[in-house]
Amino acid sequence: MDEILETLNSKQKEAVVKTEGPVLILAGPGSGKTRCITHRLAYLILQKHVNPAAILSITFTNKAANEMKIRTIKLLQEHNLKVKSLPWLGTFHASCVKILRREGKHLPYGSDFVIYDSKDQEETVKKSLLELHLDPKKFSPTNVLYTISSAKNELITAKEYVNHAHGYFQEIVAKVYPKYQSILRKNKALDFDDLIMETIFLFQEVPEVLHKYQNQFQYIQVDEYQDTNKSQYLLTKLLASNHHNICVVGDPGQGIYSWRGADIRNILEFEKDYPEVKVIKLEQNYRSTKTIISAAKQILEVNTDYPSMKLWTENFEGSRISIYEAYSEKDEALFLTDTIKSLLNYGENGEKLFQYSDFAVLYRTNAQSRILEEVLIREGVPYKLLGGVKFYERKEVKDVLAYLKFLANPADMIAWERIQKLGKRRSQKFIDWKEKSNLEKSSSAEILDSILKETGYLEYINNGSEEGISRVENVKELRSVAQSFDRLQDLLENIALIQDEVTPEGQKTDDQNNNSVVLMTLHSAKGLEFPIVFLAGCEEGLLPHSRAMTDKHELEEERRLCYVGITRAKQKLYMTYASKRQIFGAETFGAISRFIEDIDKDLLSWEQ
DNA sequence: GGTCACACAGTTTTT
DNA sequence: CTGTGTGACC
Repeated sequence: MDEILETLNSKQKEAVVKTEGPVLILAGPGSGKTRCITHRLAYLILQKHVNPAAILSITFTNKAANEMKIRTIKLLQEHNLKVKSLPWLGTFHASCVKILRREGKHLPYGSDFVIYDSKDQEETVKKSLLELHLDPKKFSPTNVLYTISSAKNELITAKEYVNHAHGYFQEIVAKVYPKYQSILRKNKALDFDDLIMETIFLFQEVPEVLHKYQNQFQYIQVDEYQDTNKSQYLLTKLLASNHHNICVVGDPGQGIYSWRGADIRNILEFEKDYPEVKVIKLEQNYRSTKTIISAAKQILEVNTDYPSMKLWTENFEGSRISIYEAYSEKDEALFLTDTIKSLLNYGENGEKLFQYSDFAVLYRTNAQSRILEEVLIREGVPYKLLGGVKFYERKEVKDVLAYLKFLANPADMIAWERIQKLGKRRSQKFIDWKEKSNLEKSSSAEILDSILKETGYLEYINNGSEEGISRVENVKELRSVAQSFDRLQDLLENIALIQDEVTPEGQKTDDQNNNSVVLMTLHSAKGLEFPIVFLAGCEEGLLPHSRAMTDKHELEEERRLCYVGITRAKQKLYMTYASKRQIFGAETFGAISRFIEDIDKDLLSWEQ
């Protein structure tokens, strides 16, 4: 039975078998964290005979949740256990929605609420401003929303906010927040922050509900704990307050989300909350070369906010980190394209060593991807762009979703207003159709088809231009998503919470999908690894970003971001910077990033 | 009701 | 530079 522990190192084993009481796993990059958590789940079920339904395992992204699900199932199967059920495995938001929907009878808005995404939220803020006769140009909805969201993350309600408001802007927000909240409720909508906040309030106001879930979840696991905000922290604390079987995993050195409310103190002070805590440090790295680990540590060790981990590895020394000073951003793109091509053809001994999918290009801002794409296309290098403008945020997708959302929830005035903006005649046709059709019997794809047909929406967006054609493509893509969800409600819930990666250009061939260079921001690279990594734009002003250079804590976060980027690389790391770069159309000159200068010179080799 | 031109903003991003 | 959104004008 102990064979489940066989493939683990001693620290990992310790973390797996310590199932009772609070555990804090500090896991450096590449230290086998996911492996550790999935084994722990399997160990609980196989060895401790814990009912899977009694385990709550929380991750930050759906991607992580999925991966964990797959790996856990595989592990259980390997040990010949047929699983009747799996642990609750999902994001904070998905878990809270599940609870709220179940407990609808305790909620004033019931179980059938809709979930507003950030665009919907912004619309709602704008509407609130207008109703209060405030000018959205003076008080940017983005900023107001950001302030409200921060308040919600701190569990400050609309009523209380006025007592926390400092300064003119926040006093304005103190007026908008209650309005915003009342519009949400009128529309039977919750925003993302509400999902967590409302669950906590439910727990606090209806103790028997809290007790129910405290009893159900005998074991709680939270991943990426350094990225939790106050409400998420409180939620787990409430659930674990009886049995204290809470295992949190994280790495303060990889905290890169403070700008959206993550509070690194949650992990740093975990020991204060649970004095009996067992702390386990996973510091052996299995991913990268000694050179890469040394460089990463040297960059991170400059930080003083809290102690860094003592990462080490038994891996090879590896080659030096290549630094390239480009003349311009175009030159930078050419350099890395050429490098990819040359490594593709000849390894060091002349044989073909790498394929496209072994390379990743990481950068600080999405805007940097444009020139990279341009050059990669021209040079015929297949690439996959992760992130960028989100599929579900595109105008045409939001439009079609507005029709669907309004059908599912006629109280949703934000959706209705969006529909009206698409033309009076079109909305009238839509309403007429809605009256006479039987929606109960139709699948979501059928409903979508009818709407497109009745309103002539496709003709409306397709003006024959390249733009128009790609918009039609996107709507078709949405239709193919709809096909996998028969019930309209299921489709909408999935879109609101999961927001799976959808490739707007439609189905790509397997070859393109699986064998391409990957382009993404440093933020979205967390958790991934690649044999060869290019860190582009290592310039003062970009990495660290100019907006973060004046504040010590923000600067430390930039450093962690750089650390995250470097530790994605398994074999070889390139760091490039451009002495001249176009930013917002203007030519700017940037100096080499201080992060490169923090690395020992004997770990670096300068290209050309 | 729809189109076109101008203004304007513009880290990071998950849910 | 470039995508988005608003408002004036047909």
